[in-house]
Amino acid sequence: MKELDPLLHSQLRLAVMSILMTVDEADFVYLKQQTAATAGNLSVQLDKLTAAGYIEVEKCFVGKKTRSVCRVTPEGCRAFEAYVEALRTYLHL
Amino acid sequence: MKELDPLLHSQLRLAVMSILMTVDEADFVYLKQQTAATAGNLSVQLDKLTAAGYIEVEKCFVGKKTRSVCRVTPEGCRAFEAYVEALRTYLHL
DNA sequence: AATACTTGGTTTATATTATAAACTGATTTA
DNA sequence: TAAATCAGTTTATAATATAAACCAAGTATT
Repeated sequence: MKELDPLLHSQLRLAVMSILMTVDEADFVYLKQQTAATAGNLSVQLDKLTAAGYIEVEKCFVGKKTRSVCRVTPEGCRAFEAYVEALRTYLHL
Repeated sequence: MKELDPLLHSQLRLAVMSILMTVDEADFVYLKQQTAATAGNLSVQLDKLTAAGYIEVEKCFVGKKTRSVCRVTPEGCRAFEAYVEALRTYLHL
């Protein structure tokens, strides 16, 4: 049976990717409130997605506050779509 | 965000449930070959699904060999459908 | 101006999970 | 009768997810 990409088969990472697929960019705070994740968990999962090359995170300042803006990379986009396809075969959808 | 039932959000358990949803009964050997899982892993995951009440396993003899036949329970069926629905909202399908 | 509190995170420790390896007990085959 | 094989189970380990604790900078409070 075809593997489900383990990087995406994780509740929080999937939620994040799914948001980023529809939105073209989103910051840490937004992702945190949308997913209701803790900051620590979100931070870790964003790191993993970044390490995999599925997203990129740009840290900038807005006024005097830091802001981490995330967007999905082309590779992440492909991976997401492949994951959804694989899931379909698992679920017979 | 709505939770993805962690009992189903597991590659192997999901594959098993998905097979059982379409087939009304399947034995250990069949599930093993369809999923390409190791026997140990399959055994553990069947236990968890059983403990959750999502499947039931009947052990019988066929000739002199043991046979474990699995089928999904009504509760398991409901859980599976709820999971699929939850996933749809994650993936915006 | 010192103190406490919030914001936007990161690090680290822990609990849970998945998985394979090792094992068991019965059966067939050489 | 010894060696494979079958149908699983148990157990040890590796990987994962998650929250708690922490940090640095800014903001409000007394």
